[in-house]
Amino acid sequence: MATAKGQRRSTIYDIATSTGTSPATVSMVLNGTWQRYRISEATATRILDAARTIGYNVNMKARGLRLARSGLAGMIMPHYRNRFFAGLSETFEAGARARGFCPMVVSTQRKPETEREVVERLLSHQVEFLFIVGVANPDPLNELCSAANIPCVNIDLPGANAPSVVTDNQGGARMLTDILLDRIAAPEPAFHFLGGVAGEYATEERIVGFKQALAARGISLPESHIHRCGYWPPTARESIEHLHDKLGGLPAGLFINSITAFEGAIQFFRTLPAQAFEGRFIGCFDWDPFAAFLPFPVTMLRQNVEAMIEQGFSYIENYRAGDHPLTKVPPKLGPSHVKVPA
Amino acid sequence: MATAKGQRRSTIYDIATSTGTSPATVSMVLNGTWQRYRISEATATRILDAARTIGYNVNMKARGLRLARSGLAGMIMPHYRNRFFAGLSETFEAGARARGFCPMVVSTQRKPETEREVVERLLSHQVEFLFIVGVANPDPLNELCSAANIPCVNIDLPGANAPSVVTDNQGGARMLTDILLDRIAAPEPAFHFLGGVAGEYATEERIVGFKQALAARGISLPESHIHRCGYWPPTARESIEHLHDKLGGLPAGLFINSITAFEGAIQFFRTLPAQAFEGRFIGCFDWDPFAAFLPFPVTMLRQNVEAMIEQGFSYIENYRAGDHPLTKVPPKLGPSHVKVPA
DNA sequence: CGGCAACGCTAAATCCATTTAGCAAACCGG
DNA sequence: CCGGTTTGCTAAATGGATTTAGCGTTGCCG
Repeated sequence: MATAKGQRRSTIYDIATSTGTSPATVSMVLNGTWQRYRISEATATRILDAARTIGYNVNMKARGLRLARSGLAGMIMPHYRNRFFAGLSETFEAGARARGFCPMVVSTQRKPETEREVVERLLSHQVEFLFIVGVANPDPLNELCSAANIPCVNIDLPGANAPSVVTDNQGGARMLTDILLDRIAAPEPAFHFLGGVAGEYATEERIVGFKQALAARGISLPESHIHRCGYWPPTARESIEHLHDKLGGLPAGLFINSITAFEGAIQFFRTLPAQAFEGRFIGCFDWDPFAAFLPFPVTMLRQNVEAMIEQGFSYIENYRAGDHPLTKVPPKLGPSHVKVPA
Repeated sequence: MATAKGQRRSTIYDIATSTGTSPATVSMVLNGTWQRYRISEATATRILDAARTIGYNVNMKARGLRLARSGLAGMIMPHYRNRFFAGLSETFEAGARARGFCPMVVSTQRKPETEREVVERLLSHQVEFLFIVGVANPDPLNELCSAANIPCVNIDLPGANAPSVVTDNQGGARMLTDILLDRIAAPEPAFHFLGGVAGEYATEERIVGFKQALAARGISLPESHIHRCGYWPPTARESIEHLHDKLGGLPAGLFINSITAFEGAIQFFRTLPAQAFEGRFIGCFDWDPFAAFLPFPVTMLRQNVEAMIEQGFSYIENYRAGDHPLTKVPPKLGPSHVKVPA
């Protein structure tokens, strides 16, 4: 095993020389197309053996250059620190590998400059398509891709300039709110919404769904019950603490807009005694295995990561420039949700 | 903006033609080396302008082929589903970008075949170095790298054939056990260790540290108190449930070997009443923001991801074939740990 | 006004794999 | 034994960027 001498990587020329054949023959044999070119089986095995003992490995740079196919599948995403994003990357990677690509996932920490830089980098490495995940304004990135003639899809946050796949935020929010409503005894309970960013697509959609579910039961919601306190845990903590002080306790129903806001809320919740949660029901539009096991009832929604990625691939595979559909994938109840006894 | 016509990506030849110069000149100008080659400023700006309006982007495949430098930095890791791994990728990516590389992180789900395949793929894309994270047996992968003449480091689990960076498992386990011991009143409390795989480096090291801390206080530990039940949550759950039934309650001190085992344990814990945790102390050799806020005292260790990655880069930068040092990075207490009042 | 240097740029080789066109030898039928 | 086919392989062009060697001009000095 090991390398030849240790300096340069071996090439098809090395194999050609060592087997007394030509680079063309070697290429055909290694690509498995040799039968079509009438290379004798003897030569083929000789070359294959040589390649194996020398530890040959194609140079994708050279191949990609020749074929104008890099074999690279690109994705950018904010970070990996929750199950939703982690699941999206892992599912994307598996899908890319299954389709013969090498996945290239890069996190950009929600910084627009980094997003731009990374997309440019990925394009210069000739990724064959790009998944853009959780980007607030994907338009400039979509623009970059179409300038480079590379198909792309937006995941999680939609854009007008590329096909997009998002969770059915309205429907999901309605479902989650209904579950909370089913559990609550009070005739017209106090309901609050926590987290998210004003004007952001997912936040506003979920608020619409939340309001719809309440309205269907004749509950109208004052604007003051909606707390778009962002995604940063400390501000979410502050926001819920403030609300608690004002109400003199937790609201009967609390809709938390993301796992990150929930992380902040938890920091406050743990300072409360157990009875503070009596008759209170909390729902979260995201899922985490630990958050699901807290000492008070939490209903969590799990976004359907697998379906979202599959839909993304399908958009890429049937790509038509100028056509920018939007798919909404319904979320599911988190695995820890226990049905209310009828 | 947008692309020229839409079909092929533009090249330095296009720019050369459109500006009435040669590809050589264009290359020099775009690389910023034109002053050294006495290109006039007028020509330079002309080319730069053309490049900007056409939306030119280097083809890293071609450049990489010529320069034998791909600009790619590779990493493989099991998955992104916990803060340790997520932190390792994000820190690696930031480090790679800061050094002018494009990071390429791929998850392999702890499957040896996938690990091998992915490493081969990354090598064929000519990554300039490779971080190998959390691989039980990195030897064949290190072998692959050295055959390709690519420097690599092992992170989290060490190997004899490449430099390695791991957490100081023994020291960390000792520290964590000491903290538990400080809190427990009973003179000779029942201590148990849960999780991990028999024979695995990190598991065995942590068990050594755990025993050392107990021995230092005169507590000797029967082998039956060590439960190497793997990392899969369901088996961990089963294991702790079984233990609870046998003891008629939780042990006074419980050392949980990983966040994954903890995830399993939690599923059982939530079925217990609050008083089941009285006088019990739990430590976990890993950190998670939600796990840190459970309704019983948990002390969590946070592995020093930043220091580990930095050390990895330093090994790569001072790479000498045949030299395989091992660095042990001390872990820190998780941010939620509250010091015992003196 | 001849000769040399400085100036501004270009031709061409190179990196490695792929693929088309085609060459030389063996073989076949008549 | 000749023309034609089949067999088995190779030469050479290609893709895009980099870089060395060098070419034609102009400017300057003596």
